[in-house]
Amino acid sequence: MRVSRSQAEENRQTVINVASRLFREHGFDGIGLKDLMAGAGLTQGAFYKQFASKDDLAAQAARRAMEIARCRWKATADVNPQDPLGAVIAFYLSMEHREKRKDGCPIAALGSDAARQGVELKTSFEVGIKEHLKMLGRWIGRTDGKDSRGRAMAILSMMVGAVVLSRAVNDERLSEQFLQAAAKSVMGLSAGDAQ
Amino acid sequence: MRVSRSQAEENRQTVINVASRLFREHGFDGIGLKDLMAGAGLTQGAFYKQFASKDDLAAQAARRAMEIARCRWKATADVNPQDPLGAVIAFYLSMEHREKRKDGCPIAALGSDAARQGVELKTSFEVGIKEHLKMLGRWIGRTDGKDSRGRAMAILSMMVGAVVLSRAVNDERLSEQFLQAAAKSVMGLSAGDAQ
DNA sequence: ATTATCTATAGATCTATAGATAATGC
DNA sequence: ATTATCTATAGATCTATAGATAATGC
Repeated sequence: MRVSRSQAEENRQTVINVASRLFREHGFDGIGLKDLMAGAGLTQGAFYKQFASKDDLAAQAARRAMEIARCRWKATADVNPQDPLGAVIAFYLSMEHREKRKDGCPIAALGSDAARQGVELKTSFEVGIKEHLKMLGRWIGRTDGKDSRGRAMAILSMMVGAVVLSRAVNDERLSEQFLQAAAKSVMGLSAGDAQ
Repeated sequence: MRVSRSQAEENRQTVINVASRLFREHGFDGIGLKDLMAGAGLTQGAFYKQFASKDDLAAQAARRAMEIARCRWKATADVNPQDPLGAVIAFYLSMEHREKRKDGCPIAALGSDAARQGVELKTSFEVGIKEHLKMLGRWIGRTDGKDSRGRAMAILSMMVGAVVLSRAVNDERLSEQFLQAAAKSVMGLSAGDAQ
């Protein structure tokens, strides 16, 4: 029954990866340890050798999700060096992203939930959010250095809010309008012609 | 044990009001029927004479929360007819609102959760969101009629996103910066000088 | 000898239902 | 007679722990 130390570590990583997706799909309170472990091909009994509590896993899963989101932003920007922000906006504010909650931005998928969680989980979010702001700041800094951090915050807020709103309604046309309106306004904001 | 028909209806309304606040505080999955009913001074047994299911109550509670939020926006705008949007922004993007999740905007408090719920609950959100957009459209329409609906969507997205982000982090200074950055950008957007 | 995982279980809680009770409504 | 609420409970699920097992690591 016992597995090698490296296999155990691999299992641990799998649990974190699986949890980062299942939490985004069902919320922190919407899925239990049994199903989270089953997603990694393990039973619930193995959980507490790897994690201190469900909250502990939630914090680590959130950190992982934020890190993967950061990588995706970076990769998208890197293949579009002439317009990194435009490229990120193109996938972030798309209907595809709206529909793929499980693989999408953790801030949009779990932002409201995070407010109700403990310090550790909020730290995971905070670190990831600050990294996202740094990236945005760099991209808009190219056109206008003045208060680029404030603009990055406004842009990130609009992006997250638009996806949250687009997912909170049934009407798909309305969903798409939210995404398009936000995309248009973000481009305006980043161009620097809005105070 | 039985109460009058009007008393029963009053109890029903109390349950909806209590639920609209407790759901915002704990999430739809974060509080049970026993505690929801206890908040209204009743026991769990009385629940199913009044509601078809927990989802049914959630949908009605969301509708109530959205309606109250709409009233608050309208009241705030009415006492500041010279700058209705500025007045709404002043309370919405405040640290006080960030901290009072239970009595604050249901979109910010439960937006991410709504994405995981059924059609009925999303309808409650959708109706409320459309009313919020109408109000915003009227306020910014005064200065610029061109695509006021699109701008209203961008503004609502930024407002919701900023509050969600401000609640997802521990660092209160960062929280405040999100709110202030969003407030500044919204005023710019509504003034019409951003494409 | 140690330990990663398993099965089993404790104890709490969840949604929903059943049947009793006591007051209303006719 | 009807019914709003109560107590009680069914049956499922939740987090966390206990003890068994079998493979690793020394």
